[in-house]
Amino acid sequence: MFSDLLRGEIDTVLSSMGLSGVVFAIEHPTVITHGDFATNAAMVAAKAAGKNPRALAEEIVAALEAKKIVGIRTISIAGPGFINFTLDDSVFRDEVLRIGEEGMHYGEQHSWKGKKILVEHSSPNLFKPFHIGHLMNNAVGESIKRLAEFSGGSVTAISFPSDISLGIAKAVYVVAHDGIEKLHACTSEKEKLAYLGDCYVKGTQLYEESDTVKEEVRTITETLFNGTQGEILSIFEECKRINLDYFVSITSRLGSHFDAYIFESEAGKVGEELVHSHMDDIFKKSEGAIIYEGEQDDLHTRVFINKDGRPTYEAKDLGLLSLKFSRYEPDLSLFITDHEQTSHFDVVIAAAKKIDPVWGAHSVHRTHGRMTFKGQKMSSRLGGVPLASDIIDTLADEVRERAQDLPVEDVDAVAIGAVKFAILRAAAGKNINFDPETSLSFEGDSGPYLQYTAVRAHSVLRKAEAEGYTPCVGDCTCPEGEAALIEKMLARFPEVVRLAIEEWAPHHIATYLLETAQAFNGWYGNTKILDTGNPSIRYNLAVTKATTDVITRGLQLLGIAMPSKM
RNA sequence: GCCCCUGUAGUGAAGUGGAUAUCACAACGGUCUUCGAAACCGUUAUCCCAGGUUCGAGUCCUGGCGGGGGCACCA
Repeated sequence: MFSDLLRGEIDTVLSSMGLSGVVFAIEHPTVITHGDFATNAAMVAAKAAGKNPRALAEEIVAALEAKKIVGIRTISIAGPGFINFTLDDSVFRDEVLRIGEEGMHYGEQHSWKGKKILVEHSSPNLFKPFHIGHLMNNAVGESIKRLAEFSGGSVTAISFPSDISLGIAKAVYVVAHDGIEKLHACTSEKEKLAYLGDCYVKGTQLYEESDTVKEEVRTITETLFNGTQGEILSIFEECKRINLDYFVSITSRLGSHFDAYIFESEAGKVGEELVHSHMDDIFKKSEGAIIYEGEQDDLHTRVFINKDGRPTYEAKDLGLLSLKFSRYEPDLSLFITDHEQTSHFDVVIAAAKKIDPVWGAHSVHRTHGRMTFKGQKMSSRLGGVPLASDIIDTLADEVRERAQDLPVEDVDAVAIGAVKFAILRAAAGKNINFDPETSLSFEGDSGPYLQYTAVRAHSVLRKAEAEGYTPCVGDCTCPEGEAALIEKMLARFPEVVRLAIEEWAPHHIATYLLETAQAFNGWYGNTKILDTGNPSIRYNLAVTKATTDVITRGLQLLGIAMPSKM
């Protein structure tokens, strides 16, 4: 990356002036006429040097100019002491050609090369419908997983399905009470899922209303936790199977694949044992329960084993952590949940560190916000929460209206691209106000906008090829004038990817892709690419090709597929 | 009450301590007999308040005010 080269050169110059260890920035000026790169090095170092920033800047510039760095056209000083660099157009043009050569590999990083990365995301409650909240987790999680792969790491994706809880026992109670025949009478998978969803809601209601139900649910909970063979367990297993199959099908429709599952039931057992084996040093009894006193870490107390002797979510997550590290020995363990669980995990990690410091040191928690609906927080227990499949289907209908006769996979690519992009374009961790009218747009800052840009560019390339013109490789006749914004934007892809990986923040990619698509569309608007009289026609095709490559790769990193047409 | 997150055009969002704060939607006005108008070009409008640190603050610190979340046996 040119910015790294520049950083190295500036560093050397500063050191030679006796100013080593200066932390300076290299950035793209907001106004492109200022140059391609700018540094604040002179301003930052001014104090230590005992000089005024502009005077120091002049010395630095003189030293840099003496080096005659290849690729730099002009160096200038501006404002309070910025040093601006304008690059030779050839730098950008070489980069465009490099993209042509590297294609989907362009921008690949090596920061985690040779390291094992474990990513856990999209963990469902197997007895609750897969709703819009899961969609958010999946969008963020899948993108982080792909960023991890692009960082050079060897990645394992897992999910942590919840298959044991009081809520599940309530649902099983209703299924058993209705009779398993009712489930079997459902003719389609969809019907079965809807029925099981209803059971979950109904179970919660009945449990609140009646003491006898409470008693029966209690027995069922016992059975499930102990794994006692019998009718209840087989009903449970069947329901779990149906829900898990659905989870696999919906997440694969969304573009996710999981290498393995760790179920809450197994994590619960492991966690329970861990807590019991660290009773005196880490955990303690209190009011019949077993707790971890988070106050010692400036956190708060959490219950790990409840007074019935069963592991709570805390112990389950502790067990999960233990299983993750014993099975996969990751150098980095990323997990994604919604942000309401932040303080829960702070406590779990604090306790886990005392068992094994590596568990804490190698774990990174990334969060996403909640979907709010007209300002109201959505809860699946209250019903009325949009299901993931409903949202996708509604959008798919709209896609079909805009473009008839699209293959199913293209319809899905656009519909799912719209939802995922709406989620990923904002920094994760903040709530997203979901307004069906505007949130899932096909225009403006949207997934389909990016897809459209690439598809249209691709269509130009096809037409050019039919007329015997292909993007040039290596030996090119480049245009006379200055490099266009699009050419400059393309070259930024690697640094954006690096930032996204450093922060595990997909939205940097999203923002960049929008800017790049805008730059391309602006260029497209006033450039006749297929101008056979233009000597640089094949270079212009290379720019077009590089744009489709970068957008396609960027969308892939966001977990969004590219339709063949739209 | 304590702790964490958060406050940027009418709306939804970007913005590694830097120069003239960016993008979209909405509104208004243009551009398809021409490589795909899900596009392009143009106009209007913004950093919650008060202190502080700094050569420089939307960004860091302190204190308010508003929003969200967490705080003992749900996940």
